[in-house]
Amino acid sequence: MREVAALADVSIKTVSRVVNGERTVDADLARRVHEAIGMLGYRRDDSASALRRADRVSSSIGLVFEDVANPFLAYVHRAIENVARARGVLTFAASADERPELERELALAFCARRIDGLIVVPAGTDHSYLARERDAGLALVFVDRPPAFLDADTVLSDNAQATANAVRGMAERGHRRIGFLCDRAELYTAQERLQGYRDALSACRMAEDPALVRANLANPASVDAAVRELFALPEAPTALFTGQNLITTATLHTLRALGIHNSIAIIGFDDFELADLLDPPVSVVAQNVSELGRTAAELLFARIDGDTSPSKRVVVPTTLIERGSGEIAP
Amino acid sequence: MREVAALADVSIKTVSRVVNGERTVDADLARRVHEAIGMLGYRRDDSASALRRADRVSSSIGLVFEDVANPFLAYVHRAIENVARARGVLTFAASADERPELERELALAFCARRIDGLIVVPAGTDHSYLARERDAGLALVFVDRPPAFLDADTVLSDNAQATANAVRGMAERGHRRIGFLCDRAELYTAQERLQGYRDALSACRMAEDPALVRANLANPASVDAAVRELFALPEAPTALFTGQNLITTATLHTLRALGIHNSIAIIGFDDFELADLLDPPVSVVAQNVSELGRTAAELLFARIDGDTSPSKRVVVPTTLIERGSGEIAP
DNA sequence: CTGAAAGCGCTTACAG
DNA sequence: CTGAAAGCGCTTACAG
Repeated sequence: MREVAALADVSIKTVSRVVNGERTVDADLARRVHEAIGMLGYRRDDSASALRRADRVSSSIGLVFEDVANPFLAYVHRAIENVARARGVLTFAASADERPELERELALAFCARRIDGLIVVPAGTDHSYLARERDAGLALVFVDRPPAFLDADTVLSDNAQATANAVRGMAERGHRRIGFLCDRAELYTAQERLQGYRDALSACRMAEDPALVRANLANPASVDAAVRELFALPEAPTALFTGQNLITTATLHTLRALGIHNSIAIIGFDDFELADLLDPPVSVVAQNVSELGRTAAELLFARIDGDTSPSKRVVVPTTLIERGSGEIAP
Repeated sequence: MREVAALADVSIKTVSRVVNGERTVDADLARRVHEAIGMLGYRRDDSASALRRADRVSSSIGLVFEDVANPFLAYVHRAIENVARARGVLTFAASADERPELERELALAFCARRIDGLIVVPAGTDHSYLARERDAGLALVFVDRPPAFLDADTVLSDNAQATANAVRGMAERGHRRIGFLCDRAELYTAQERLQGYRDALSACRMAEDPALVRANLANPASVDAAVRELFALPEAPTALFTGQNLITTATLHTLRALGIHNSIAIIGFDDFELADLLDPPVSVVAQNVSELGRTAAELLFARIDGDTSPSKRVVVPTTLIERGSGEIAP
C-alpha cells in the first residue's frame, strides 16, 4: 500500500479509501491510485486489514468434522460453504477422525487465526475448552451431535424418532426378530438410534433380545463378523436396522456373501449413492443433509451478527425412503 | 499479550518469548507468564504474529476445487489435509462449480489472506491471473487438469493411456461398436479420455463412428437422453466407455431402465462406492485418489520450502479394475 | 536473560 | 476531500 501511495503520489490513507471503495475521493486521485494498483499488481492484505479494523472480523469460519471425505459430511460442508460464500466468508475445514484431543487442537488452531465462527461435529465428550473462546466472541454451532459441558446452538436429525418409525414399520410387516447394528456406543447418534429401536419394540410389545443388538462396530470387518454371528444364531433375525451408512454398506456385502440379500429385510440410516440400483433396492432413513448444513450456517451467522438469545436446538426431519429392502416380508 | 504482560509484571517481549517456547527465559518469569496466560485464557493471535514475522508464513493453504462434495475431490481434499496437518498447516477449501470467474475470485480471496500455497482443480481456461501472486511468493499446484497460460506444477492421472487400455480390452473381446460418453468437451480430462478412446480404435484398426461419441453431457438427464439415443440407433453399440463417475452412474440407471444392463459391456472412469455390489459388478478405471492429493501437497510444500526448480508434471497411474461389466461379450 | 523502541500493513480518529 | 499521527497484536533488532 505504501508503494502504491508513492507511485500515485498520494497518502496511504487515500489508497486505503480507494481500496475500500469510499466515494469521497477525488476522481483524479482515484484514477492515479487505480493505475498504480494495476502497475504494481497490488492486492490488499486482508489479515492486516482485519487486525486493525474496529470489528476485528476476519470473514472466515472453521469446520471441524470427523472426516471431510465422508460423503455425508462432504455435503454438509458444501451446504455451509454456500451460505458462507454468499456473505463473502471463507471456510477452513479439518478432519478430527473421532479423536477428541485432535478435535480440540484443530478447533483451537482455528481460533488462533481469529475465525469469526466455528462449526463442530463433535468427537470429544467435553467441549468446555471452547467456553473461553466463545466468551471472547467466537460464534459456535454443533452439528449431528450435541456438545457436552457447553451450552451452544445445535442442529440434529430426529434420530430416535426416525429409527423407531422404520423399525416399527418392519414389526408391523410381521418381523419378530429385528437385529440392530450401530457404531461406537458412546456416540450420541448411536445412542439415539438404539433408543429409537427400543422405543419401537416397546410400542409393538416386543421384548428386546440382547443377542440381536450389536454395537461398537467401528470398521467393515467387525460389521461382517457381527452379521455372520447374527445369522449363525439358532433364532436368526429376519430383519436388520443398520445405524449408519458405512455399517449399511458393509452389511449389504455380507448379506450378499451369505446369499440372503433377497430374503432379509434391511433399512439403513443415511441414504447413499446407487441404493436404488442394488438388488434389492435399499430402503433408508435419509437425513436432510443440505438442510443440516444450511441451518447450522445460518445459526452461526446469526450469532456472528450479534444474536445473543438462548441456545437453540434445531431438529431437522428425516425421510423414510422405501425402495424394497425394508419391505421384504419375514 | 499486553494484559498477560501486565498481570505477570514482565514486558510483552518476555511473554512473546514464553509463547514461542524460547528457552532463554528465567524459570520464575516463565512460570508467572504461564499463570497469567491460564488466568486470562490468553491465546496468541496467529495472524498478527504472521504479519510481523520475517518469513510472513501464514501456515495456511487454499484449495479451489470444482465441488468439495464431489466424492473424488473430497478424498483428494483429505489426502492434502493429511500432509498439511503433519506440518501444522490449516486448509481453506472452496467450490468453484466449474465457473472460471468464481475460481478466480476464490483463488484471489485466498491470496488476499496471504495463504502460503494454493492447490487448484482448474475450471478456467486462463490462469495468467495467478502469475503475479506466484511472483509475490505464492506456491501453486494444479491437480486433475493442467493450468492454461501459466507454467506451474501439475499432478494428473494417465487419462488417455488408461482409457485406451480399457477400450482396447473391450475391442479385443470382440466389441466392434463401442460408445463413448463424456462431459464438457473443453475439459482437459474429457479431451484426454476421448483421445485415449480414439487411440484404442486406431490401434485396433477400427473406424470411429461419430454417432457413438457423445460429449457435453453435463447432467444426468442429458446422459439418459444420450444413452437412449445410442440404443435407438440402427446399429447400436455393444459396449460403452463412460468418461467420469457421474456419467457412469447415470448410464447405469438408463441401462437398467432399458433392461440391457446384463448384455451391454461398460467400463467407467473413476471408481465408486458399491460398484462391486451392482448387477453386474461394474468395471472401472480407478484413479489413485489419495496419491493424487498427497503428491500435490508434497509438491506444494516443496515450493513453500523454497524449491525453485522448473515446473514438474507428475502423472499418477490408474488401475483397471475388472469386476464383470467390462468383460461382457458382444 | 530482559526490555524499550520500531515496524509488519493496514484502519481509526482527528485535524485541516 | 486529504493526510499525519497513532495503534491493532505481535516480532525484530538492538541495547543493556
